[in-house]
Parts: sequence; C-alpha cells; structure tokens
Amino acid sequence: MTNQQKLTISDIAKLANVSIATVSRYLNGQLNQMSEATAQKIKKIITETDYIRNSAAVQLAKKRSNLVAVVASNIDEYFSSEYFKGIVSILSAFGYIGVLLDSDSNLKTEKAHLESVYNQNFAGIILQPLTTDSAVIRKFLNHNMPIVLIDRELADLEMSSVTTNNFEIAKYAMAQLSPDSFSSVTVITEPVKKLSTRVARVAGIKTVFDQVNVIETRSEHFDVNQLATTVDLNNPKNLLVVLKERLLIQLLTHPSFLMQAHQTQNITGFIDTAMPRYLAPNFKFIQQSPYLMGASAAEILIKHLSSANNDYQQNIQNIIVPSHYK
Amino acid sequence: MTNQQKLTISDIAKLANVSIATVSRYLNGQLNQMSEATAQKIKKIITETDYIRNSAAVQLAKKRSNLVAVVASNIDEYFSSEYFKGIVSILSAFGYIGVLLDSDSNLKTEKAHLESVYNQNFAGIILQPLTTDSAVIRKFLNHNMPIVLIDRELADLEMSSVTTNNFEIAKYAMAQLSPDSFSSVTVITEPVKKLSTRVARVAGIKTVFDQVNVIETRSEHFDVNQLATTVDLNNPKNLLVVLKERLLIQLLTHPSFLMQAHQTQNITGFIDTAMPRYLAPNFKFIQQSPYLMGASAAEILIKHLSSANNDYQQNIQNIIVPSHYK
DNA sequence: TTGTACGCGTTATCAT
DNA sequence: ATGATAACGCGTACAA
Repeated sequence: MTNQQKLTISDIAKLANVSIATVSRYLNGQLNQMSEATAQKIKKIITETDYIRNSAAVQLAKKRSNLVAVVASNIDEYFSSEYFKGIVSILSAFGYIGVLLDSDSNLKTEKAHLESVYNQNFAGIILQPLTTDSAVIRKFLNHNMPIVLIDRELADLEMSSVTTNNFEIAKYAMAQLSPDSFSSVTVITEPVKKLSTRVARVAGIKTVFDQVNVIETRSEHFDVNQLATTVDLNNPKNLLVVLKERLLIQLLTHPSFLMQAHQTQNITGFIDTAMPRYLAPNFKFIQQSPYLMGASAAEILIKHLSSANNDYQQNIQNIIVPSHYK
Repeated sequence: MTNQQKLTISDIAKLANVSIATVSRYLNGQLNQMSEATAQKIKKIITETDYIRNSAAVQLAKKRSNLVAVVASNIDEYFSSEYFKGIVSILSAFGYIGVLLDSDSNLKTEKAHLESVYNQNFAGIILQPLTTDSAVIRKFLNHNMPIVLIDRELADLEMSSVTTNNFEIAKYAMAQLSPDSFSSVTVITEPVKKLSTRVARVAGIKTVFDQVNVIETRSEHFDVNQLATTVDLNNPKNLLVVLKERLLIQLLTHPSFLMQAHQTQNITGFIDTAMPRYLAPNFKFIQQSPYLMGASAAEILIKHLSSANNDYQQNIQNIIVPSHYK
C-alpha cells in the first residue's frame, strides 16, 4: 500500500513542466487552448500519479457544488427508492450526483437533514416533505437554493412540485367499482393529518360514497386481527380502500382474504409494486409512477439550476404525473 | 422572497464589530476563548442574518469532509434501506452525514459511483460491492480513504467488512429441516457468479444435501409458472431454498403454494422483512439483521476515520453479524 | 499557447 | 480575549 502524500495541481504542474493554469485548463477540458503535446504530457503525469482534484477547492473557486440532496420521508417505502432512481437517471446526465437522505418518518430527523443540506451547500434539493410547516423550507428559497417538492405539496408556499392526481384517480377508481354494489366504504390509512396526498385521496373517495369510515393506523403497529374486531372484513357490501401499499399487502395476505381472492373485488388501494397483483390477480389497483415522478422532479430542478440566480419564481412548475387504475 | 447576497464570515465580523478570527472561533464552539458579551453579540448577528458557513471553504481549510458515501448494490432491496438506516444512526452520532448512492445492479453504474466518491473527497465509503474485481477498490486504499465492505467480501484484498454467517446458517437451517424427509433440494437464486454471499449459502446447503439443483434467475424476469415446468413445486420430497426474499415472496404468493401453506414446510429461504411470515405463518426462515450490519459497518468506519493517517491496515476488522433460523 | 497573480471563504498560528 | 494574516487547492482574468 503506497502512502502517497496528497498531490496538488502545482505538483502536477512541476512534474509536467507547465504552469498550474495549463493543468487547470486540462482538467476542465479546455483542450483546444493548448498544444496536443502538452495535453499528452499532462495526461501522462496525471494517470501515472493517480492525481485527483480537491473538490472542496474546486467548489470554493467555482462557487458551486454538483451534489443534489434528495430527502425522502422514509426509504422503507418502495416508492422512495423508485423515485430516487428516476431522479438519479436525469441528474447524472447533467453531471450532478444525487444523494439520498432518509427522514425515517421522523420530523426531527427531517429538520436535521434540511439543516445539513443547507449547511453543506448542495446545489439543490428535492424533498418529499414530512412537515407541513413551510417555514422550515422558506429558508432555502431565501438563499436561492433551488428546491422541488415531490409526492406532497405544501399549502401556503409556492414552489415547484411533482405530485400525482390523487383526488381524480381516487374518484375515478371509486366510480369504476360500481358504487351501487357497496353500501359503505372503509378507508385504511396512516394518519391523515394535513398531508396533501392523503387528504386528496379521501376527498376523492367521498365524492362518490357518502358512508366513508376512515381508520387511521401506523403500518409498524398495524394488526389485521385487531382491525377485524371493529370492521367486518368479509362484508361484501363494504368496500375497503387502503391508501398505502404496505397496509394493503398485510390485508391481502390475511387468511380471510386469501380465501376470497377470486371473488368479486371488495378491496383496492394505492400500489407501487406488482406484489398486490400477485396476491389478487383479478383485482384492480391504483398504480403510481414513482420513477417518472422522480425524473420529472429532477428535470425541474435542472431548470432551476441552470437558469440565472434570481428567477426561481419565474420557473416554478407544478407537474402532475397521473396514476392509473388498472 | 428576500434575495440576500451570500454573507461571509467577514460580513458577520463587521456587523458584530469583531475580527473574523473571533467569529470563526465562535462558529467552532471555542466559546471559552471569548467574553460572554462578544459571544452573545455574534450569536445575535448570526441568527438575525441567517448566516451559514460555506462548507467548501471549511473543508478546504480543515482538510476534511464530513460526508460518508454509502454505495448500495440496489436500493430496491429492503435489505439496503435497512442497513443504510443502521449506518446513518451511528454516523450522525459522530457528526458525519451518510449519503446513499445506488448502483442499480449495474457494474458500470457502480464504477461511476466509485469514481465520483473518489473525486468528491468524501471522508470514507461503505460499499456493498457488485464487482468482484478488487482492482477498482484498491485505489481507495492507496489514497488512504477508509473503506468498509458490507454484505459481501472480496476474495483477494484485505479490508474491513461486515457480513453474515451465510455458510453456517444455511447449513444449520438445512439440518433443522429433518434432511431425511427430503430426497433433493432445489436452490433458487439470482446468478451466483462469484458473489461471496451466494457462494457461501450454496456451499452450506451442500454440506447437508447431496442432491442440490441450483436454478439461477433474475428477479426482474422471474416467472413462477415457467419454473413450474422444470421443477415440481408440489413434490413434498423436494425442498425449495430461495436465496432472495423477493423470489421467495413470488413463490409463496403463487396459487399452488397458497393452498398448502399450512402443511409441512417444504420451502424456506433468506428474508429481510416479515412479509414471508404473513404468507406462511408456520414456516421458518433465515432472517438477516441488516440494520445491525449497517451499524457495525459504520462503527468500523468511524474507527478508521478517527485513527491516524496510515494505520488502516492495523485497524482492519471483519465482523460477522449472525442471521437466525426461526 | 502558456504563465502570473489574485480571489474564493474559512481555519489556525502567532501576536498583542 | 482579540486581531492580523498566512495557508488550504483551485479557477480565471489578464498578460505575455
């Protein structure tokens, strides 16, 4: 193991018998500003010595970073990893590198991350917000750090965002399920609070059904047996709508459901993977497109990044990536 | 939206009527080196102006970064997100921030990430390697950039790692399944190649069973129906061992298995979540502890980070976090 | 085509 | 307790 001292650009310059300016130009791809010979000379030295730039110095001099923070509400969700992949695919095409921070469904963690992102001068941030308090986020705008929201919006602050058509698709799905054959609906969801996503979904459902019973639970503590004590899971006149895939899967894998998997559909929900379809091949679900959402978010961010300093306001976009009931 | 220019430490110094040295001391928590009065004065200005340090400059001056890269082979796996959470929990306690890069099961992507990590001067890296080529990684060692491997090892290079007891637990699980009642074993796995994890698991199985048929597939293309044409899934004398949770779930949700869920166990596998247990409550599986593995990896990295420059070799640790058959 | 010299924002050493 | 100032490593006018 060779323990080389850190080489600097001036070391390379000396070794190549050129000035640091020339080396710097080489490093920045300005090859047309130098003779082929010197370019080769420099290239040789650099590969031989395995030299790498000090990116802190680069950032300081160039006044910009190429790191984009992606703050996910909880990476346990398949949804997160999928949109992250979408984000990275776009970002990397523009020379940015996307790094994932996990809020772990914890408001304090999210706040800490936002603080970090803020301090580490990332070039921009894509945020799936946990908080509904826009004050935490305003800071980014004040400091001209581009931000785009994904999955969820914030009520009282105008900024770029990528969401899905929660309200419309919920409404549409309900309409497809021949409302006449159900007398009531039970919605199973994580706590609705003010989260735009969940609020919109419930609202969409309520446009079709009058009798809507919303049951809030947390997936970590979700117990189907206990649920069965308050809800008649086998009542064919009661439609179950599950707003989160993990909860849906737990329901579908419950023995009472496995038995009736081929009967008339009396359960549906929002899904991100194909797994619910394995469990109930004949049922329809509301399928989101997280990868696409991520890609869109990244595209918007790139626009903000590559536009002049002060026109964040001008470039604000609110994109809706539709989900499908199928 | 106020469009403030970026404040620097010297701006703060002027506003507070002190020198930049004093402000710098304040920022670095050396409060005992100044009067209470000046500390308050500086604090006031900083909060009022919402000043933040330029971390590129800090890094340049301090010659160190507080970013740790976590390069996952594919974040679709629940396994990844779980160990990432474990990593972050330790890292953040030491003031480091962990950022996740996703290789997306793609060797080229992994290589690109390693290159990035290398160039962005992160403080260290935790890698779940896709490659079996240690040359790619040797560079990190050469440049004194601490690295610890997670989940998988590399044959020909000595470095810190955290793995599980793949061989032993596979062997143990086989022994528990009363080998006499099975005449053969079918192993279903993603391509084994040289991946240490899969190799060890298969080896463990083979110590107990002679008749082992290894079927390689990719989870994206996995088709249970097709598998059924070559393997008799309902043969009670044939034990199915699935090395990857996602494949296992697809098998368990297949109609033919749902029917026999309460019979004698003729299928098992490696799992990371509770989902397979929902599907087959009476079966036993090999459960890993990704969160713990992540935490261990981070602890090792911290040691490398906080020890002197040149003794990576001295601090090499190879930790095994056991999995359990239950 | 190539080189000199200054600036980027902060830390840390040495004075005072 | 506080201040002046030389690094840190690189980019980039401006010169040559």
